[in-house]
Amino acid sequence: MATIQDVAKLAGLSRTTVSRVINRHPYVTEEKKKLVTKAMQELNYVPNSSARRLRRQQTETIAVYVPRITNPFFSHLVEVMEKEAAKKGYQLILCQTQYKKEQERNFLELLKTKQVDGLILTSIENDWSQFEPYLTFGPIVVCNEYSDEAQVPSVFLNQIEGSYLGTKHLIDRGYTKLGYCAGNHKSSRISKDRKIGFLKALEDAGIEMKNEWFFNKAYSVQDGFEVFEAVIKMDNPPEAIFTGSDEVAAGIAKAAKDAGWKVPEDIAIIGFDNQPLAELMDLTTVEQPIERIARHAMELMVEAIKVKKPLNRKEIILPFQLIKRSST
Amino acid sequence: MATIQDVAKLAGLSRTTVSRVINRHPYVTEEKKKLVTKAMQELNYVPNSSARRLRRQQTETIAVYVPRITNPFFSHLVEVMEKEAAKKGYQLILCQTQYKKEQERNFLELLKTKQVDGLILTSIENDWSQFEPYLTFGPIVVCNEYSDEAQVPSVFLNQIEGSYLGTKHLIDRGYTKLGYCAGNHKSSRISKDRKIGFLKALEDAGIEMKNEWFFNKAYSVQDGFEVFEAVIKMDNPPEAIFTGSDEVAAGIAKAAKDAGWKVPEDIAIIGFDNQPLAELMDLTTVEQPIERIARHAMELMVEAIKVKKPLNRKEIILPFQLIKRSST
DNA sequence: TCGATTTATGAAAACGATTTCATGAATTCG
DNA sequence: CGAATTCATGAAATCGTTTTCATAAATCGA
Repeated sequence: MATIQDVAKLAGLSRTTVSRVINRHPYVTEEKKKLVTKAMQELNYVPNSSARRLRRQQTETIAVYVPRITNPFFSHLVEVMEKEAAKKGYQLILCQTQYKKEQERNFLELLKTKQVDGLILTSIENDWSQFEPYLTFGPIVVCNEYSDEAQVPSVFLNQIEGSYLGTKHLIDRGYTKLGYCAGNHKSSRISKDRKIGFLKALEDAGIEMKNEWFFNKAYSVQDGFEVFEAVIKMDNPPEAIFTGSDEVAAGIAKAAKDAGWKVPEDIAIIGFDNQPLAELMDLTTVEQPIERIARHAMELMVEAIKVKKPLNRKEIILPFQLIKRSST
Repeated sequence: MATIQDVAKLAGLSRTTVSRVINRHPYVTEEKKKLVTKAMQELNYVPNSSARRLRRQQTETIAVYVPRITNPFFSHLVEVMEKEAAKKGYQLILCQTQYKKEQERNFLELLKTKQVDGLILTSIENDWSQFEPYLTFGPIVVCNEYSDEAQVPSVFLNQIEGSYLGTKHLIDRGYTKLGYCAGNHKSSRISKDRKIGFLKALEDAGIEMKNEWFFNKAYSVQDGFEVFEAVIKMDNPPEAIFTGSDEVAAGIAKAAKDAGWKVPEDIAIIGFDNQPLAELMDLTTVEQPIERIARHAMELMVEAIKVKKPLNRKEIILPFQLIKRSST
């Protein structure tokens, strides 16, 4: 491999001048610039990025945390982020936390060991106090998920509004017996807020909720099947179900249809996210503006890297949109 | 940030010894080892990875090329690869080629500039001759896609067999008027082979194919809708359709059902991949063993990096499996 | 017991760039 | 026209490790 030294020698100039040409610094005559360019081509030279990283103390790389990339919500988010990053000259390192605290903490070393310039979190497993100390090593931007303590920019949606919007829609359609599938695990703020919004919509309409209409830990299509299994056994089943994800909604819808139930006549279902699968299954759903979230988050990150210090807390709240289809 | 020098000073030892402790070299007394460990903790020291990369001439990072991460086939592949890579101490850089030759070529610089130790290609846009010269910079492993010229290890499936398997199944079910949706774009070997397998199955059964039953450029659910639009207008429509992806199959199935057709009575459909959506839509499909592909490819890559020279051409061919559901 | 290994440590070179500093030539300005 | 800028270039320091080489002490073997 040719080094900058080789180029300098061939061009009959110093490393400094070659470096100047590479980095488009001023104060290099056209003549020498040509000499350098020619030498670079001749030697098939490319700057070694490890050396450059070391000297510059930056990596042009950003780590993106997702629980699992196969979740279409997150893969869409990552798709857009990678595109934006590439445009701005950054690369993405993919970190799958697998919904595990320890995994998430392990990846934090990337920032500490200067392998990346910053971290974008799309989900949060640990308490914010775990992240806090790492802010001295580089910027962190949160998106989708949010945390009250996090002193960093966050791009997210008001999930209370989102679930309120969806629930209100069910109520407006005349349903009064409403089931609820809680999506997220444990203590996620998202799932808490969604529940708040759901209950608020009920309260505003003066509707009561039965405990047995409440389902926990429903993420997947499979979980949707199981929810329906439970529903079908009830003496007094809900007329409509609010779900935290299109997968669950799709699972319920499919199981219902397989059992000979009609959607929405026998049971109405509303999803969340507006994934491709929602269109396929004709699901009414609450859409999250994934592209905007991803773009905003990436812009904030690149800005933070440029100014070379962590950005302050800042909330960017984007709106939901209700997509009406035939499942409600 | 503390450096190795600081640790050395605090421990009253040389950088060398500290480095030895970090890298678990032999010939360090327990006593000094403790001193070093203590100093490292006290200073909250972590080795700077840029420096280490420069000196070691390796990055512990692998680039994975996919067309788009939102394609469930590829996101599944990447999910498994990331997990395997993390286990072995490697990180993944995600490269989305967007099905574009130029994008793909751009990412090649990662290898040349020593930003990654190797490349795993899951799809190939350019001719192999474009990749060939980069082999001097590091190993390349191909999976899913394949190329006859590529002098590198490849993990793939015999797509001729795959489509033969699916088509044969349709024939065995008694269908004789078979439509075909070509998935991949342009000159992909995969799509060529799939077609060969399809035609071979017809030939072996002595069945004729009509030109109008042949559909090009069908990748998405939307494309599936359009295929059905065309089918419904035909005087002599096919009885069954072979598709190159579950998305297309799902699109056709949905459009057919929406139009009041029965699946499989009015039209049978077979998908490809066995994505979650195939189960949801009850699609018979040809399953590709994604996890095995991903794991094999990653193992080959890590091995190639370890031995520090490109591996020879080598074909690892994995088997398909037919998943029977109610769409055929 | 004496030479040959093995063990333990540190000084300095190397990895390949960028950046600071110094210096001289060319240009501008009052 | 002389002083102050601006332009153009290179030598050397620097980024933070790992690795080579040298050296000395401890252990081994016959």
